[in-house]
Amino acid sequence: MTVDSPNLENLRQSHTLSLQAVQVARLYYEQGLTTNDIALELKLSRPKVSRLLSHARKSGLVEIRIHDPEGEAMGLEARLQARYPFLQAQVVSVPLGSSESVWIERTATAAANLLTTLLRPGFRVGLAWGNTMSAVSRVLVPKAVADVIFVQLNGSANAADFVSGFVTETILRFARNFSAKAQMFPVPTFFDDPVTKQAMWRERSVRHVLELQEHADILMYSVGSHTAHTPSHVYTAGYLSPSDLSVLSDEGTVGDIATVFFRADGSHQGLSLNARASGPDLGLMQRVKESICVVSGLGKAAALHAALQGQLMHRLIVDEVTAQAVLELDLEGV
Amino acid sequence: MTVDSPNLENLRQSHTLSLQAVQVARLYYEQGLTTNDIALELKLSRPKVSRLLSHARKSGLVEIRIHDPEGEAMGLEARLQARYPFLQAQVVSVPLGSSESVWIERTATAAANLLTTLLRPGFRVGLAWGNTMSAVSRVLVPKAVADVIFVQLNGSANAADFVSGFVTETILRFARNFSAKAQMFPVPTFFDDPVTKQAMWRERSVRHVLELQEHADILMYSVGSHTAHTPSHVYTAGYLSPSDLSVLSDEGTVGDIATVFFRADGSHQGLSLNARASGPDLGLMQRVKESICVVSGLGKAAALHAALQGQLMHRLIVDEVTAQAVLELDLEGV
DNA sequence: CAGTTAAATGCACGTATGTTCAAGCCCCCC
DNA sequence: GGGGGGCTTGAACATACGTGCATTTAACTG
Repeated sequence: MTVDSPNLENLRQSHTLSLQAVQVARLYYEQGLTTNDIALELKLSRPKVSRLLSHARKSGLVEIRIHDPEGEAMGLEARLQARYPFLQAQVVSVPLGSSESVWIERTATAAANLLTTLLRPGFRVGLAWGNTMSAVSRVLVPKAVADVIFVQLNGSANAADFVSGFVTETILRFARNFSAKAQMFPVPTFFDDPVTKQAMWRERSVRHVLELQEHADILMYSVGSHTAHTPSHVYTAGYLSPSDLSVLSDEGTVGDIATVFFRADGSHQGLSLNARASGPDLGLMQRVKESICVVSGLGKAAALHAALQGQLMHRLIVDEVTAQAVLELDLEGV
Repeated sequence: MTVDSPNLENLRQSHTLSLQAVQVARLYYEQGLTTNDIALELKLSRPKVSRLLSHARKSGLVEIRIHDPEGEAMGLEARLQARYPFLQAQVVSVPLGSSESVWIERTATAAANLLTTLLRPGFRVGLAWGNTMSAVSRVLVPKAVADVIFVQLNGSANAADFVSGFVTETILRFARNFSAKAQMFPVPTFFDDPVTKQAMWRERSVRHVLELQEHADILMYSVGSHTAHTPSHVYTAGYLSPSDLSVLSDEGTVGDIATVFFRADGSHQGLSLNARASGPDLGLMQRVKESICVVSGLGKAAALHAALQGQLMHRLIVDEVTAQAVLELDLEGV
């Protein structure tokens, strides 16, 4: 690919665009001028100033972060944290009578924001994949952070991803957004034979990925559930045979994180399918410094409740309605 | 000091005020809703939402940062953290060609915001004193936090303070700002005789203060330097005799924290004056959970660089220009 | 060089936002 | 219990902001 002069020209222009945008943003946010004043000062039209401002916000030139006094929380947050003392919860409110797709959108936005806040140079971030993570990837606001690696937590090497690029695209969006590297995990989501998995796990290339996962600074994932309104990919994409699914029921699984299953009490040891799953041991979620669980949708309430019993996260981002449902499950259970 | 009911009431209200403000700010800045939508969703009047938003901005609950591709602030932050992995740095950008007093003002504002964010009910906060801390005290935004104690880190019982009230006033401003208590430290900044210090350190009243310092949840301080443009109080207020000052030079000290001196490599053991100083052992800065060092001004670069070698802080708030200077010192040193 | 397309510009409009002001409320003190 | 001061509240106003649209400008193509 050669760089011809028009492209160079575009590049220069996009630079001056950003420069102008920064200049305008400074005058607007730091000096507190109105768009009109700025237009006069820089001899631009007022609409142009307005457009530069939106550009600055959308492209991450201005970053707006909200410092939550993490001590006292309101309502649902407080109740969640009282019930699960290890947990740092953020409950996102949703409009009355809105659809679950709106909930996901809002929850994803909150999650994207939290990740941007927590991310520091040199961090390794483990990512699961699925509908929720995909939603998060689509609402990220660009910001360059040095030496970050995003590493895929569980395999996706199978037809479903290769046709749609669903998984690959999700993780690449994260990486691109932060000018970071992406480490894919090119193994099957589930192995047919646990022995093959063990063999693969001895391979250098795989061990490299596992190493990155083990030393991750942040993990981000959702919980999966077969009862979700929009069922998790893992249940719909044909990864599992009908007999697998019946085994899941028999063994009392209520959900999964990164395609590793757990029971209603949050335990995951001894579940037969996990020996064939490509996701990490769920103890990892406790070992790492930050593990962010993003959950939205009433159908996921039971799975989330189970994950909470198992302390499978440090932080939780959940929509109001689902949070309510989880707390009610708590009352029933006791 | 008794706590009467109106104070308690104010406390509760200021809490819910901030909590609501955060909630509103989230919906406004993260989710991009209009003030009207927010008013409907939270059942508030629209003007109230608007007021909550301004409150959130003024009180530093929302922080708006501008990532200037030209301006160094972001890059400097990354470089500082790469060079000093233990450090969490915040570099505040300053307008081109502005004076050092503007740098201090901005840096102090960032420090005040950080303190507000980190402060939780029940915390003990150790405070040094000096020009920088005074600047921070003047830009605090009021917020009531329950059961907080501010404790003075090093003595100030001498003529200079009693006339001007400089030190007392600084610490009282912190305390008043958060509806907290202030624990003064009524001993000389420097003892003439180390034996007197040791004797005083056995006194119950002094031990109480030392106890509070040792179990502080947060420390905040700057670094002092005799080369600073606005020299630190300790060097100008006549605390030290000319012979003391020459001893400082001979022993290779380059700066101080809370009137405890350290060398260019960050070490502080064995410096003769420290045996007479009222400030805490600098190991305390590492032992506590949070220690915030606030530095602004080119003259302090050398002292800050030394303090960084000794890992004498967990967090650093520094202006762009000084940060630049510190990193350059690094290059020279190698 | 003219034709076509795409992007950028500024006007004008409708909406969003901040602020003023009068009324209401609570607390305190007389 | 009856005012009075301080603070909070929401209606109404004035200003600021974002965006569709028609027009110009620029760029690429045949």
